[in-house]
Amino acid sequence: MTTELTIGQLAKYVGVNIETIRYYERRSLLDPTSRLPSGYRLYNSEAQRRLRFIKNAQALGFTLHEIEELLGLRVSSKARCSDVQRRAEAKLKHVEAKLRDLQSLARALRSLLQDCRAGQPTDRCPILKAMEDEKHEKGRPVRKELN
Amino acid sequence: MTTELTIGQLAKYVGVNIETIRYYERRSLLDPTSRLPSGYRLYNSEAQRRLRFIKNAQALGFTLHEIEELLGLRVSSKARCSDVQRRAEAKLKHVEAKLRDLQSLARALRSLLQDCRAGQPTDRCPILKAMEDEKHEKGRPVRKELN
DNA sequence: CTTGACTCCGTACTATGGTACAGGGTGTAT
DNA sequence: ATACACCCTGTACCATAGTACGGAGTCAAG
Repeated sequence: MTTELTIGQLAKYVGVNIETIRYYERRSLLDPTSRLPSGYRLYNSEAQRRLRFIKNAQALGFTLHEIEELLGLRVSSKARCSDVQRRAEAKLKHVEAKLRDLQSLARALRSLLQDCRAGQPTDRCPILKAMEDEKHEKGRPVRKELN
Repeated sequence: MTTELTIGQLAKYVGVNIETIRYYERRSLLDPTSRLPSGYRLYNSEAQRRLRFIKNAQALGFTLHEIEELLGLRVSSKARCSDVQRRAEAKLKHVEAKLRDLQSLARALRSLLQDCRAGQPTDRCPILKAMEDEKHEKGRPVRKELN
């Protein structure tokens, strides 16, 4: 029983629209494992995991383009290993930055809940306080009276 | 020196397009602190932090609608506290789930780098392995021969 | 008192990530 | 052999999140 699913079964199983699967195929993100003589697409469990990965990664804020890159990361030959390594390191930095941000957001929510349970009114938005870093700064506040 | 920035200064400072700031205003996400008699928008540091928060949260996969909800969470009166609490708890669960996923993605990337540095070609994609959970499952693999 | 950079508002356009048909073929059960 | 649910390709449409643009007003400096 080598569970090969048709596109409709895969869609139902993973919880996405059939058209989305075809769309990912157009984007070269998810090819069917094989085709019946009729042209019907068939997907094995590897494809199922790949599709789930795509949906997970999306929920974490990765674009389909980035997901393509993530999925392309693998060590195929020693020759291009340094290249894979460089990209993996970049992705890891990216992911770690997201982790830090999510952690401070989680802290903010927990402290909000704390205040809430204590019946402690917090008037200025407590969520904002959590993420006061300047990481996205692109310049200095030049303040030269409009010009 | 109460650093009040014009829209262009704010845009440059935070690193977003001017039009994006006006768009957020249309979406009621970010109002100017005040206006000059001419109608020019002015933004204080609170607004700057709010804008940065929006960009951060977006990178974490929150939609503008969800960000609106996050920013709206605050304990204003004991009366509706249970409501705030409920929503904050839901958001926290959501954030914690994201954290778990990101952590397993980070683990996957680190193990990929490990293999890479060891010159160990890994043929099956280790990124995929990291996120094999069934969380997005919506049904059983019914497998009833096309019907 | 003009120039140049900035801003205003309104509307239109774009990119990404899907979704929805239309028109036709397939698979199997009855 | 006909029904019915499923699949095919192709193209059109949609929502979200911007981005660009036109025509006009504003500000400070020279």
